[in-house]
Amino acid sequence: MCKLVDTARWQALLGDVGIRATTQRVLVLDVLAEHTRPISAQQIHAELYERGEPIGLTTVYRTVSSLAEVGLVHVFPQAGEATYRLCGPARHHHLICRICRLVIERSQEDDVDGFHAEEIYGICAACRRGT
Amino acid sequence: MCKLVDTARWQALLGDVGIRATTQRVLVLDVLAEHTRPISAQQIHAELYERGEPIGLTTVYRTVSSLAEVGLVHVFPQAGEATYRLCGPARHHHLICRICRLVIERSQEDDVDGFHAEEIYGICAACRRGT
DNA sequence: CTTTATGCAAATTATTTGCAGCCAA
DNA sequence: TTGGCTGCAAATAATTTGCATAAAG
Repeated sequence: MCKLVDTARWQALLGDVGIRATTQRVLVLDVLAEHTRPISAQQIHAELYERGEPIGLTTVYRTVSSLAEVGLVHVFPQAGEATYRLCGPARHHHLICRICRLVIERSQEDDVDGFHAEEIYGICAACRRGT
Repeated sequence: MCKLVDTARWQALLGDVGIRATTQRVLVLDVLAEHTRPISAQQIHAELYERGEPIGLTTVYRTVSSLAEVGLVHVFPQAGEATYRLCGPARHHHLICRICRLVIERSQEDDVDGFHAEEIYGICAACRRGT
């Protein structure tokens, strides 16, 4: 598990979904891949900056937007700022812990009284029992 | 079902939760009571304005914040802007339809694999079958 | 080459804060 | 009376847009 940017992998992925594989998009995907929890555009920008890979904040916003559009990332509209997370290709919905921000991807349907659940916010098992 | 401001009722309610029953808070509660779906602070402000009851936008923000703090309203952090809705006193969680914004209050627990659901976003039965 | 993406600066939009005056209890 | 509440103006903060330049296919 190296920490180098896996350029080829992201370029292929971007090609698959039909958008240009630019340097910036690869970098953003790389940062997203390092996180299991959703992160904000500002955070992506900051991490790339620290990494010595300057990128326009505007570009980060436009990139996560594009990535969301083609289904590679999921948007979590938080209070104050939106956060983003890489998404598996399979159809799924999410369980999001409001304490630790853990995201669980679930493939099976969760329905309650005819209501079709897509995003479930709550408290995960670990946080419930006190971490 | 009259449309006049039910001042006494809101004053009592505010007294119960231990905050001052000001003119503005009563007005905000009145607007909230007219809506079954969550509405934004800006919308509350606009409706009071049209109604000829000018109120500072700042006050609206501070009011919904206070009301949320004492448990009278629930905050739904949407993309872009937060929305607010009057809440019943009983312990409950919500099902929120992303299409029609319908909110269903549910008293019984909804848990999935040890995850405790508090807010469930998805599609309501009506919208699923095409309105 | 041609189209699409980038990035800076400026504009928008939602929300918060400072502070002086007002009002409910 | 008096501490909490209001509202204006100004400050923040996140996100978007215009436009000229750069890079991908």
